[in-house]
Amino acid sequence: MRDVFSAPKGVPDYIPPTSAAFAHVRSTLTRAAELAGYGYIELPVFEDTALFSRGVGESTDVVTKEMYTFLDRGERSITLRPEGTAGVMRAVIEHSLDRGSLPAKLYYAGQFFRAEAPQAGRYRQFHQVGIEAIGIDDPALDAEVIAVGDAGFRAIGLTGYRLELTSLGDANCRPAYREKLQAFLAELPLDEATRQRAELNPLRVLDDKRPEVREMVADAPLMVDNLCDACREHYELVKGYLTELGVKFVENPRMVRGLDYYTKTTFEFVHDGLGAQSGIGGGGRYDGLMAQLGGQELSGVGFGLGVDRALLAAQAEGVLPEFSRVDVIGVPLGEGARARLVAIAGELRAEGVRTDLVYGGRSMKAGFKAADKSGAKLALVLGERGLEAGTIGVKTLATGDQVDVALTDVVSAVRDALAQGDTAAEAVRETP
RNA sequence: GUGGGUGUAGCUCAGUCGGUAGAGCACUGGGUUGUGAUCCCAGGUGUCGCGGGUUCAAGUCCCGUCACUCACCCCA
Repeated sequence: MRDVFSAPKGVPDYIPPTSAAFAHVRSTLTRAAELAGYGYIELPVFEDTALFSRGVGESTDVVTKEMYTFLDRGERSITLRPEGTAGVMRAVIEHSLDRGSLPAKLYYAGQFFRAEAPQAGRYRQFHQVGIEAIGIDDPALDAEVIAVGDAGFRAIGLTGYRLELTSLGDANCRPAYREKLQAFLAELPLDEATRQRAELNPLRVLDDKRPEVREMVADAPLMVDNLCDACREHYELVKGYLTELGVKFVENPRMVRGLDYYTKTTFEFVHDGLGAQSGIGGGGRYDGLMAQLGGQELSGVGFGLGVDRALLAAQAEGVLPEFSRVDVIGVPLGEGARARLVAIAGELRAEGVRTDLVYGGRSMKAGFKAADKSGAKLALVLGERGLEAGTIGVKTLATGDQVDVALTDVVSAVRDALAQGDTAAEAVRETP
């Protein structure tokens, strides 16, 4: 094998036809956000390093060992964004969106970067669609955010996932619980690494996957049993609204998120068809984040959904439609016909019909083979005879049926033929 | 960072007891000059991941190394 370049470690390429499925998944998720009134925000993929270390949390794995950080030419420390919320908060504060009508509802889509060891469903560059609702502390908004994520996954066709829900408390009740949990963990014969984690973030020990650790913490105090009255009421209301919305959930009081800013409502969408990396999306409320980044004391709630993993889940469930890249392909038989078909292709494209041609001086057989493989629904067949008679063959490739129409009527004939039958063409047309 | 697995054609892989490589798919052309999917014929491609060792001889055995992959940790 020759010495060729390959993509950086852990970075996926999406090429046809998978790329069409990827784009479909992404646009389906953003569509769910738009349906709930979220406005698009386009943000840089790199930011001041301090934005993430302060926003995401110094104690998180993301900040301590997974960030792509470098000095730019002005010796400024820059980091490729490892998540989306901190950047949205920065933009909201910078552009004073928090001074406008609230809640500010925003969605984003794009790539994120974490320098982890790659494995199934875990990439160093991955894609998320996220939404944030900022400025109003209303449990109905928590429920809305969760419902938007759920609706997005449903719209893709996914059914094999579950929504896990819990509350992490807030500045009133979490510190006391944290001490209680730390006291409990201090009594256990934990290994050194786990002991350090208990110091830094004791909650994280609760969802350790190792059986011996699970057993040790089976009787550990849980946050949900130690919520203050306000948090408890908030949590109960969120659950009530979710039921109103018809969104099914299971409570998982041991769930922990990898980012430090979460408070109160916290949730995760978990899919079983993916291997070890089973989270296809997650989020929650983050009431202290804005102030921590220098803004007002405003609350927020949001999620990040994994586009790559949602795609894997959709493939695992077999719910993706077939994507074709063209509707019509011209098959020229001879040079004069080629010139005419080039012109017709231009007309069809101008009418919004996806059109390709068979290029190169290929044999007729090769031409039809290429037409077949293009995925087009119709082939336009033109040769010397047609040019003389003023007609062109419109062939339905799936059946082999072919009719001659006047060259002057070809555009409307193609439209009529495409309009007949399948709705799959509609789904295909929405992809970028 | 820590473990396991795998590296042979574009892809999926076979390759016995060491004797300088094969199949299927895919691709291209043809099967009487105007019709594709089946069928038939023909065609091309390999630093056998890389480096070293043993041997008359290494894809095959030994050592090292790199890459990919799965899992732990963590997370989308």
